[in-house]
Amino acid sequence: MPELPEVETVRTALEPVVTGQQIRSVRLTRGDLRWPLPERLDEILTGQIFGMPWRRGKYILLPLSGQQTLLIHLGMSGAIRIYDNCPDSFGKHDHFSVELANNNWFVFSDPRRFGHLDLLQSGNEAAHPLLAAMGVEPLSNAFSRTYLDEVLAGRKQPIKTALLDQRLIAGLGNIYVSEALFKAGISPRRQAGNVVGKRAQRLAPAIRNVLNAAIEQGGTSLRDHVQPGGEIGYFVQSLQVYGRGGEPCNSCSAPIKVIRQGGRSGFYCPNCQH
DNA sequence: CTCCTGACCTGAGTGC
DNA sequence: TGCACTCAGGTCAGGA
Repeated sequence: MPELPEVETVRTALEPVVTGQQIRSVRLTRGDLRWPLPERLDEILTGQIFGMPWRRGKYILLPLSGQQTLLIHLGMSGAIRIYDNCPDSFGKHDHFSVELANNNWFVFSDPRRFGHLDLLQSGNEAAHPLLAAMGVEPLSNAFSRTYLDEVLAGRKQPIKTALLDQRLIAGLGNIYVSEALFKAGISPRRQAGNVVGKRAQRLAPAIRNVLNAAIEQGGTSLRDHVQPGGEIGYFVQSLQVYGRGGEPCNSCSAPIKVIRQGGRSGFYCPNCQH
């Protein structure tokens, strides 16, 4: 489910709820999600106080008073919901729930269990195996035409596949890659190393604009994504190509094409994107 | 290194 | 209704 804008939406919603709050109790229903969870995670967390949540790529990081940081990845189907009181009941896939001293709860549910929870030493985030190789944040100043030129040079894979590689750019997923390539007028099938000149010039701003617009709208709700308060994300109304196979391009009316790359569906306008 | 495939899971939708 | 099959917002491990 969640790409950078959805994760950022979750982080933003968590911030005022958890920051400075002590953990009163933790409800953990299983010892593993994608991987085994830290031993005694519930006991370790109980009593600690949350700092301000931040984000790296598609990961949410929640600093704790005890010098550790809780790392959360939502996988494909993960969602976090915030409640102002103890939920009446817990769903089958509500694997991890936290009760705060202000009586609020947040509940992490993840039907497919591709998500993950881990603990790391605060300050050593960059050394964590899941974060160590991660590329630049596309909304940071380090992300530029120059950076893209550097990491794309010589790559033979399709540009779409390269943009999905978290080691190059952190946080892009299937929706926003398709949307950004449409905005930049670049075919997803073009070799990454052949994205040069005007195309290269358009790509970084296109990525940035698409992400910022999606964050503003609370992300894209297709199936699973809801904001922690229960609101859906409205960027779904702004999608130009993703999920619109066969429908007319909003710009030229040609039918949107569906392709398969790296085992994943992609969408593009064969007339507007080259 | 780079690139590609399969694997991990559940649930929703489709077609017979 | 039921069953078989496909697909889904991610990404890691393993092999060529």
